[in-house]
Amino acid sequence: MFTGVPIGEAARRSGVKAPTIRYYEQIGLLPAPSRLDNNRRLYESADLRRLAFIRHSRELGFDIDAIRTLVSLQDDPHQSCGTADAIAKARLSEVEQRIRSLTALKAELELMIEGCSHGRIAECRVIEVLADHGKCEHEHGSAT
Amino acid sequence: MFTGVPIGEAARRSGVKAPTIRYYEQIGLLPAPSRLDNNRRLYESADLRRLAFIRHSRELGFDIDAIRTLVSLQDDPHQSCGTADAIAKARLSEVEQRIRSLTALKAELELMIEGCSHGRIAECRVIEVLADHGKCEHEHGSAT
DNA sequence: CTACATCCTCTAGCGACTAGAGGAGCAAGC
DNA sequence: GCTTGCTCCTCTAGTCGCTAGAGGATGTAG
Repeated sequence: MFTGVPIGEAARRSGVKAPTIRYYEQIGLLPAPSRLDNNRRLYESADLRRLAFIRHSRELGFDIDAIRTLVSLQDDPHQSCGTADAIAKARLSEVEQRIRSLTALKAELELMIEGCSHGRIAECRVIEVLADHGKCEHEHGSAT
Repeated sequence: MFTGVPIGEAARRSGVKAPTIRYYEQIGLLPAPSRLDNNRRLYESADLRRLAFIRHSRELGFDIDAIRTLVSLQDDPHQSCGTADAIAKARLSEVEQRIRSLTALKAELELMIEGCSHGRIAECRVIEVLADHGKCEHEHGSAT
């Protein structure tokens, strides 16, 4: 029978670091697990499943608020799929938007770098383009 | 003759918000401009040019540290282009990496959403995939 | 008995801003 | 002169999702 694991082992199994697990507990994303007599946390398999769920959601870039909703949905299997679907779709369009803007960025950076004649700063295309937005083709949105 | 503009006008012209301009001054990215008798900042055209440079650099996703280096290069036109080139290339490969990982993410989100039969949570593909990483094809790196 | 690992709590820091409090100064209209 | 409304000033604290570190208790192996 499964009796639970301490936080370090939970971290190893889930791929979420121990301080992060405590942080999730603190913000109420992960329910507080039971404790041993010595005050140490003891994670049962349900906790580990939720942790895996959270981790995968974070990897897909859902923010904590979205994950809060998603886990609460998971806990209530009779509800309609609509909300989960909507959250996923919203995330997808964020990602698509990000890809579009990064692709434009990439093109611009490439132009900058190609144009660089590896001479002095005075005639450096990189610096020149940075100084004068007019010298690049596109508008750009938020970066990163 | 050009006598300078107050911060609000500088914000309008550069597209950088006034509090952000003050912030750049505070962290030493933008030199402190002269002040009027009433203690208000007065931006000359050189300040505005630097501000535009910073803004464009931020739009391209360079971090503050990189921009610090880039502006100092701009101030010294005899230096070699190498450093600027290297910074731009590093940024380019970051962007490329980001695009790759976001593209993988997009594929995974699409699979999730496609598979959703719009029924109950109990048989929702979205929730199911989140709960079990094994159900998706790829590894994923850092999200966002 | 002594290392050493693991755990605990608590606070502060990251990057790049953004928001808000609380107040001063100035122009225009009455 | 007085009020309204705009811009400006400084300062502090909050955002997000952690991460790092201090300082201490407990557990295990040799």
